[in-house]
Amino acid sequence: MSPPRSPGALTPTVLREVSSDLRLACMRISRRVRSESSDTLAPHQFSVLARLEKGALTPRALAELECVSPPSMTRTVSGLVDRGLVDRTDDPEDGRRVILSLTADGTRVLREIRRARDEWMAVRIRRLDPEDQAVLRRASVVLARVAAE
Amino acid sequence: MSPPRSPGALTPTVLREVSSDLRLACMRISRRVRSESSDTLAPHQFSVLARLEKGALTPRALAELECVSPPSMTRTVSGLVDRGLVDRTDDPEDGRRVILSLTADGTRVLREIRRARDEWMAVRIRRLDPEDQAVLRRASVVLARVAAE
DNA sequence: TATTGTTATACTCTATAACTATA
DNA sequence: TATAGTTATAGAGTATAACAATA
Repeated sequence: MSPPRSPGALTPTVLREVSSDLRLACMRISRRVRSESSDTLAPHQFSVLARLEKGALTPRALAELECVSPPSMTRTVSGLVDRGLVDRTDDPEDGRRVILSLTADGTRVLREIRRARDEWMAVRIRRLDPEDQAVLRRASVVLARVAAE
Repeated sequence: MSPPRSPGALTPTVLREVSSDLRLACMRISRRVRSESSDTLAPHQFSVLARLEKGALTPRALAELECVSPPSMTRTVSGLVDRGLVDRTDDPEDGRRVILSLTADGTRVLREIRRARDEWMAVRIRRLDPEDQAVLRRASVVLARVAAE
């Protein structure tokens, strides 16, 4: 029995080919963006800052979100506090807890890294001819959906 | 003066939006492929195996290609040799040199990792409607070109 | 004397286990 | 007694400096 496939959908062979090409392209672009847009933060530091951007969190919550042990998070956060990118304050309602939040500098660093990364991509899309640009414009919507699932 | 832009090309505003969405989608997909396709190798190990797949290399050449110090490469290679994925033999023409190559097991591991990663992507593309699949089919060609530039 | 590869040593990020302070 | 966070310690990965063997 062959798998169900709506009329007009990719054949199994083409599906395999497209999946492989697309997967490889995403991973290569991702690697090049990271290595060529001169990030000032290590990946785990960037990731923590991005979490805090959506709202203040405790070290424990951050550790769970980032799939890392509490002691590792203590260390990562300490580095960010030392650099003035994260603020650490005691929870007034529970003396055991600590509340972590982004500083203005943290917000600025995050924005600058994103700007540089987006620029890397924009430079390359600007070089394409209008037809290819249109293809990527439509693909960006579909890929964003795939990435978010 | 505004930048040169061929007729039909994306406006600066749309270009920024598409670049940002596409860049983020690529990075998210890349991260999820790495974390959800249960790789049996660390990224630096996979990378070394993929280099050796194209042909045997010396430790020094590998270190340069991977932008890593020779002692680090010694360590990485030792781990792969211990796992039976890489073969280390003396160069018969130059007693100082060592020649590293993939074993049959190394080839098999590499192929299995790629298969699992491609499958992650294929599962998600299969779920899309035919129109979105067609968009990604065309985009895969353009993105592969961008990634390879 | 220059080059290849490895060993010695140190720094970072990760982890688990033990400890302190608070609920 | 349970929980939040940190400190103690150890295991990978990275690096630079020093060393052995060969050209």
